[in-house]
Amino acid sequence: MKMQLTSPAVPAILPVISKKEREVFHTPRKSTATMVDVAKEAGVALGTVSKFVNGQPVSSPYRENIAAAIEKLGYQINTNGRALRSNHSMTIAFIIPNTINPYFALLVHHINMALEARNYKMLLCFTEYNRDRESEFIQMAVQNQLDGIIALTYNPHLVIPEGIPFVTIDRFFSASVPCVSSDNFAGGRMAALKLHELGCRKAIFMRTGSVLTNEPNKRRDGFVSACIELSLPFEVLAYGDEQPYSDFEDYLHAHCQHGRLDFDGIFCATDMLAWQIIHSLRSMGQRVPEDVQVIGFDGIRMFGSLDYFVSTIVQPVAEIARTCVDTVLADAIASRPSLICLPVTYAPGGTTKERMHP
Amino acid sequence: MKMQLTSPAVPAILPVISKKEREVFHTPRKSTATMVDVAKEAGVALGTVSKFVNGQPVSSPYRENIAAAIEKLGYQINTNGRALRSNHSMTIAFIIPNTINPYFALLVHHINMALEARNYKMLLCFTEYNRDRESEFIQMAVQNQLDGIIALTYNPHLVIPEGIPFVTIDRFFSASVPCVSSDNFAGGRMAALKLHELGCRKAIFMRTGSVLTNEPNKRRDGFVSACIELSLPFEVLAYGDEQPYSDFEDYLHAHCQHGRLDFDGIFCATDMLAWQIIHSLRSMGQRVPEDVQVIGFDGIRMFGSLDYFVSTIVQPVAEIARTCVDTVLADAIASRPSLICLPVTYAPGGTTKERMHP
DNA sequence: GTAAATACGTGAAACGTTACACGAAATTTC
DNA sequence: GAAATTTCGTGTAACGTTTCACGTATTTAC
Repeated sequence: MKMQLTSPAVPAILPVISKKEREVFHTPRKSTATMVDVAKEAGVALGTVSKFVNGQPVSSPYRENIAAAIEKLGYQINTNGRALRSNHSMTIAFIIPNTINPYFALLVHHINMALEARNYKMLLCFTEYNRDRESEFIQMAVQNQLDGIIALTYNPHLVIPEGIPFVTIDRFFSASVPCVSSDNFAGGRMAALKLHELGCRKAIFMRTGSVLTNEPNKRRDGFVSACIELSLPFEVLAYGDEQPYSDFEDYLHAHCQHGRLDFDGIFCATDMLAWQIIHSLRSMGQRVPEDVQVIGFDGIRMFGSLDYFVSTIVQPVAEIARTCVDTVLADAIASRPSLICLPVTYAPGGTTKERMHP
Repeated sequence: MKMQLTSPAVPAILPVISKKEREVFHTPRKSTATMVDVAKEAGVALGTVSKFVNGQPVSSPYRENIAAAIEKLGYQINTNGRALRSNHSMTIAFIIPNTINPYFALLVHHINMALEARNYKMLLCFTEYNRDRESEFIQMAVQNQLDGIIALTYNPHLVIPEGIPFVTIDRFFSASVPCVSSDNFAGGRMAALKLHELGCRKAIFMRTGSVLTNEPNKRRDGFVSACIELSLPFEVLAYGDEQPYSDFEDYLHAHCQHGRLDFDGIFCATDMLAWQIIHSLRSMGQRVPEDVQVIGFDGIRMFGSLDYFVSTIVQPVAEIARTCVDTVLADAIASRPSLICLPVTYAPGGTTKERMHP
């Protein structure tokens, strides 16, 4: 049977738009009132209106007149004129691989919010993990007179530009380049401590992803150091980019005897991985958290709408974002610490039903 | 036992930055060459350099001189000057609730890429589903002379601004406001057809989310129409915002007799929901896809790194994005269709191992 | 009550670009 | 080959704002 698979409204593929057609779009916007108009209307000098608009003191007879004129004419400041004259665009470039990764998405969100609170705009630059694109964006930001750059880069040999405030997330280059990061080491320790508190007798650390990112390694180091301190037996599994997730599953099966695993706690370097592991465990007939405790890292509660919330070490993404913004907007202040490490917290897991009816 | 949970590098909370301190940041950038400098160096008039830079024809003796001067002085065009004079900022506002939802994240990504390809910049506006914020952003875009607005709005009574190109995604307002969307109805039909082809004897439709979004309803309608055509028994389950996911689980359990469900196919309105359902089914001891076929919608293969790939109806996100950009940049062209419906495709599921070693 | 200090409005000069009318040179037309 | 047409460089005038030296009016100091 051959069915019709197109809806009544026929899909229309747009033709290529010719340059001439495109020009229609560039019709000048209907003219709005300028500062000159406001000055005339209020009977004051242009400079006085500028002062008023920028919050500088203007004395009483004038102040009200200007306010009234602005109201009457519906004046709105022209960003382009301001940017040209004052030479700062109130825009920060945020360089990040993509927005598909939920942690990146969260970062974008909070960076944007922090910038918005300061009347700055964000120019998003997706590198797709491409080093050339990273460099191109940096060059663009410099030549477009942007007011700063916040970057989450995957190039350890990135050339940091001069003359523009530059802040990195999670990547430490040198003391002269501020780096904001959460306390991965402490997070690893926290995970071990929680597993211990929950009564675990043997714990496993797992990670995936590029070995270039060393945050997972810091998490591992913290985890290992705490396990030793706590006399908690542990094992470390680290798989790189090339190895498929199924290697973890093989490991799980290999360590399962008579339906029982020979460990009862797992610390995963990311929430995503934790969720996968939980899924695999349950498919094997293991109960989470009754048989095995699982703790993730990131605090990405996107999977919160699922039936089970992963226990997780929460990265303070909003604070990381705010700190990046504060730092990039205050770059020239020499006394600022160059490695800013923010504390993480623990959020316990549970079922959706527990959440709904606690 | 009380453990130390802070890493050696002590977290430093940044002090509030005073206005005076902040000013350090506003130090003017080191001056770069302008068009005037290039003109002098090349021995031509300013206007000629402008023409050269904008791709207008410049004849031979001059052309090379200008190019050489630009090279020598390292000239880069000043975006602010250009924006002020030409009155277009080469920037499009993209209004969207957030970037946490993977579908939104994907949209942001592709809209950005499509704009980048046309030398436009994207100003991201997060509404957080707040109608006031939607309106504020629209006002901001108009007064900042942005060159257009692309919006994914949740306000059915949104006031569409005049005088600025405006395109919506998935929300049809009127014939005068272009709307780009994928063919949800056809997608629903496709899902029913695939379930039928896979040998299903009874199929269920499930959806969650706000009833304000009627794309899921279109998917349902397509699904229902095709089920009827195919004589495939079906049932429709639609839960709104208030109802927890566990209602679906209750349904699954209620329809499970002696370990067997009384249906063998599920069409979920989103991939996220499909993934949840698969998880629940497996926890109940059902095999997917052997016992129950599950098809999602969106084509968000974020969960692609998990052990099982959900079968899905793929939305052409990249095409949607490109179409939005094309349309918003050609808004004034009256002949363009106002409801643009793009075709969806089917992507079968499978295990990670199948993917790795096909 | 006078001198010094402060406060604040004024007007012109940029900021770097594009737009446009003008005219000279090169090309086409018949 | 002269007239009509096209091509293209020139120079000036905006675009809307901020900045700054200046001068007047007001306040403070002793």
